[in-house]
Amino acid sequence: MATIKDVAKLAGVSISTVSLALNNQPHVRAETKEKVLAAARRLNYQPNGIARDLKLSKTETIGLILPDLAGPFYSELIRGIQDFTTANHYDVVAMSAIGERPKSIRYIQEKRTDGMIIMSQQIDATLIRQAARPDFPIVLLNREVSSNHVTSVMIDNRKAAYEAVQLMIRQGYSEIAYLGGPEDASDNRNRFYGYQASLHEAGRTVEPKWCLQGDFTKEGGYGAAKRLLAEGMLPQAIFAANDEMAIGLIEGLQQGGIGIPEEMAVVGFDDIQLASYIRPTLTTVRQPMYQLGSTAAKLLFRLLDGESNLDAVVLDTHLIERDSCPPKAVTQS
Amino acid sequence: MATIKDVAKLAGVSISTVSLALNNQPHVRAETKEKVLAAARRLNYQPNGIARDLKLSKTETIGLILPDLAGPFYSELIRGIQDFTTANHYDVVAMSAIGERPKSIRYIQEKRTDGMIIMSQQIDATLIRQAARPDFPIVLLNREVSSNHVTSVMIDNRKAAYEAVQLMIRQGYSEIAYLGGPEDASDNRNRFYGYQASLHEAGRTVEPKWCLQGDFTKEGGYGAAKRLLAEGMLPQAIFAANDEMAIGLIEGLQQGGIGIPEEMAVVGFDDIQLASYIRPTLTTVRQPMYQLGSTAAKLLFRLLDGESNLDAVVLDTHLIERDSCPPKAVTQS
DNA sequence: TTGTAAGCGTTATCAG
DNA sequence: CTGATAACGCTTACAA
Repeated sequence: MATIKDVAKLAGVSISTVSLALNNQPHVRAETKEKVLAAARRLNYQPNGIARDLKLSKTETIGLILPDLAGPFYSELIRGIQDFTTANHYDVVAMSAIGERPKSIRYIQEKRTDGMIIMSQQIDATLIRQAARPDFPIVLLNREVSSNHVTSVMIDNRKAAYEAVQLMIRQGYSEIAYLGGPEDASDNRNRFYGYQASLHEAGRTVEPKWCLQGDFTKEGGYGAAKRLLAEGMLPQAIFAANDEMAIGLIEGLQQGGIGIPEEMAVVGFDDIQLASYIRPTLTTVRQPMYQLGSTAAKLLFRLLDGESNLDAVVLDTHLIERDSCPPKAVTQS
Repeated sequence: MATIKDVAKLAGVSISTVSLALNNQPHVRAETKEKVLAAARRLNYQPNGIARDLKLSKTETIGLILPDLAGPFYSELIRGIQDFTTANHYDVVAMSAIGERPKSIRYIQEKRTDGMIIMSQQIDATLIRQAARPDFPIVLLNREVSSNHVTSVMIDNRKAAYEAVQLMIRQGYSEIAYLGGPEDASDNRNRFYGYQASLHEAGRTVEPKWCLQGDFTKEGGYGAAKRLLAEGMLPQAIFAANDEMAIGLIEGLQQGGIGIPEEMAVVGFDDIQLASYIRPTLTTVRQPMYQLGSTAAKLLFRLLDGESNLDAVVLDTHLIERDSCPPKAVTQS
């Protein structure tokens, strides 16, 4: 591969002149510049970005770590980030945090980007705290880690869940179950607290038998449905901590001959694309994904500009009422 | 940020010793190593990946360029790539090729990764040819560019479309329309050729009025439906060049009061997740996404190992029959 | 076993 | 306006 040296040699000038010419610095004679450009073209010269990054100690790219790098769920998020970063002449590279010890942590440890936006509970908080510095700020999505150069943008999971369950109560359901994600996921925990608060406010209590365990996957929801069916005891409604589980749950229940929503209402969380396609269409909580992304990018640039100790930003969610949680029909049971 | 120099100073050794110790090279006295490790820990030292990459002229990461970085469509593809690269201790970073002059081209020009897998028609062929070198091979997905260090993995779009339309004919439909993507997309072109071949074989001809123009988006399909409705002339069946358009089309038609599939059959292409959720469920062509990814990764590593002039690999597709293209009911029109 | 020094490909400072 | 030269942070012969 041709380097700046080769170009200099071919053009018969020094490498510094080549650098000046190629970077459109003033003070280069037009004639010289032309000579350099010609040489570069002839050699198919491409500057080595890595060397450049090392010299300048900046990459003009920001990293994005997602749990999975797939799913329409992230589409808007990425767009929100990209719209903002592109305007600042920055690139975005995405990597996923799948696997036991995600390889993506290499990227957060070794400063291969100028900063990071992380949406993943997998990555260790200590690691994040260690990696974050003035010249390598980190913005967390739906998660908090205290450090000067880390900030977060979140949705109010508790409030969102509270409102969702409130709707279920208002529609006339009693026996409302909670289908949760992994115990240690903070999203899950906060959604559970919201569920709990809503029940308490209505003078009810959380019953262990109505606390179902899932794992944020469709399969998890499906499994929960099967267990419910096997036990033969059904609640009147279920609030699932995410749409994927809600969908698996609905499919499992329907296969078991349970009519949704007549025999059981379901509410989800996230408003993924499928939510409006599954039958019945899913009542769910919409996260402002685009805004989540753009806010994160905005905060990251402020951090990059030297600000620190930024407060976390909390975004509002929006309850989307569809067909899976209609007013409860009065039946003569 | 602490550098290797700082660690050396604190540990009271030379920087080369630090490097040796940190990289678990033999020939370092245990005691010295301990001293170095302690110093590194105290300084919260993180090696600078960029400097390392520059020195070693390799990054152990491969880049992936996708049209959009979103959509469940790519989920399996990415997994296919990742499973393979992870086994080789490589990382994957993804970037999207959206926008007029995608910023991601910077990554392909400046050798910031050891190679690239590109799924995008947006990126200029000349650029690809210029960038590809023995130490920066490129694998193209569903696209071909002739160069020693570029190869492709593709599906046989023509054959897949041919088979899909053959099914439609077999089910008894005559008047079969084609809803295409952008004219210049080679996928689209080849799918059209397959459509054409299938019709010809059945002794029919392609009629201009049944060649609908879309753009691979749901909105495009929706628009086509509206135009069809406005004209008042409907074909018996439509083969859409991708699922998104097919779905938009179905929604548009249904809104116009047309029963699918009774009044019009539809077949799509891709088998995205939604295809099995939309009503009616969509008959479509499944691309072997995982295999597409893993094959691409495999080829890339062979290229990286010094092989060249690799033949393109063509993968088989699979027709998924669902409800949107049943045998045509005999009606007394 | 450890240190010295060269070099990866740039950019930037400073003379000339 | 152009050319030496140092430096970015690291790895690795080679020397000690």
